[in-house]
Amino acid sequence: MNKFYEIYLDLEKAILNQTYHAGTLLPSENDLAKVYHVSRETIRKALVLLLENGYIQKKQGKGSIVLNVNRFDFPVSGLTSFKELHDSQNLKSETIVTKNCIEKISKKLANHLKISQETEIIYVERQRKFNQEVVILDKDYLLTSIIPELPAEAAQNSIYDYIEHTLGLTISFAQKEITVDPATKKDHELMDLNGDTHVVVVRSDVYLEDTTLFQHTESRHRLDRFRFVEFARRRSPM
Amino acid sequence: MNKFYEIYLDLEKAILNQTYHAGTLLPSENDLAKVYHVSRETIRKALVLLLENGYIQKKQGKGSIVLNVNRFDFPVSGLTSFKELHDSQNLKSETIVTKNCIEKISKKLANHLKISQETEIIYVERQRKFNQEVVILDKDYLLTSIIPELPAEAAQNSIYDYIEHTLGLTISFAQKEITVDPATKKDHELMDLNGDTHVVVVRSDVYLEDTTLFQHTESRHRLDRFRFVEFARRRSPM
DNA sequence: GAGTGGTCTAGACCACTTG
DNA sequence: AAGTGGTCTAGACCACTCT
Repeated sequence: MNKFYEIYLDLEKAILNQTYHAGTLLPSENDLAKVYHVSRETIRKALVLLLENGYIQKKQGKGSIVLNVNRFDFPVSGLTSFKELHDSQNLKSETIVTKNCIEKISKKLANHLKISQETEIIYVERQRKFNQEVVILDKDYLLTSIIPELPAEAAQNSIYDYIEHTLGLTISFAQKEITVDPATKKDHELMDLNGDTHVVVVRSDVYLEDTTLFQHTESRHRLDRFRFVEFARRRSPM
Repeated sequence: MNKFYEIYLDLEKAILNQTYHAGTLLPSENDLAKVYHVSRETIRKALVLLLENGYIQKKQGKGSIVLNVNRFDFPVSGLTSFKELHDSQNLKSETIVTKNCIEKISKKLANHLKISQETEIIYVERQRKFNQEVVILDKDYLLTSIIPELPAEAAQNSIYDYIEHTLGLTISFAQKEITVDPATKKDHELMDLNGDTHVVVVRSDVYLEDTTLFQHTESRHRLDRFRFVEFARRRSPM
């Protein structure tokens, strides 16, 4: 394991522990370098991680200020799937797979992804239930050239888990888009919309480590059950 | 100016230029170090920026692959304001300031921000028009302890510009939240909702460099005019 | 085996903050 | 003036990819 990542985890724990209180300063980079017996650049790499994750704020000439971290506000950002998200929240949920079949890609999607209309895909459709209500409808399109088949069990549990652990592929990055679209007939059939006329739609194009596209996802959320939280740093105009 | 940032801009330009084509490899870090007459670590800092901004994908033992950058998809992420966003898109827009006054903070907001109910704030309310229609309603709450007053001109143009350039303060980070809320009476009065029952609400708590909170923002968008795009990297579970 | 990126070091100089 | 973070260096060793 990396030194800088271990140091990051250690400092993160200390901040969550309140060993370092919000509003106070972390020990200086030189001090931390001595404590952990590493060079200052290694400490700095750990601090960059704390910075990016909203744990600290750095100020030249002063130090690293510990921020008030509100860990109830989990970021949906950064490519996390439904399953991982709600497992971490200990919410009671249920998944119903309504479709898991191989078919030819639709014209529209082929155009969007800029790939051949002859492309073969696995189409997976899943209802997500909370408190007996279907509040999310997930549609996944997987390229069979990369994922030849999807066992029922994988669809029921986590597709990402299957891809990463069973197939040994590395998911790397995604382009995401959030919009609010009019609810379709299918939305009304498969979701408990309570008369809502719209749904929040999160679309993602997901890529592997070698930059090949392997999945498109459409996650349709009932309005009152959608929430997106983000920690954002101002782009320094420089 | 930093060396690594200049190199980043140079490489960014070259990628947008298609001097480096999507799918091909950048020169190796050692080669780039020779070309720019800097150390390899400096090159690596520039490449981290390219990586974070979705321009390249790195692979150990192989190189840095240039990605297919879709620059039509501007990210709303990363703390950019209405004015900056739409100026960059060359959209015709109009801003109408409907309120700009000093008042005591509301109980609800004081609780949310965990500050005193006696806090004095500037409340600014603005309609944002596109094609003669009000599609966004912005509400800004500025702490008078940090921003004592807001000239009408600043409210009309950019509050951030006034804060950063006139007052010389440095905006640093924000906690953002996106939800879809039922439209209020005020929404119906001040926006052209065309019968919509809901609006997208983007709430932000904004902080200065020294970690003091100075602003809360509520930006209410008509459903069909809202779009959020993000380039997301998978958290390496490690 | 040669070349790539990933990590780490020990030291240097600078810009900024604070006493 | 002393201490802080910001940048940069030259070199080292490792893990990985490709041929």
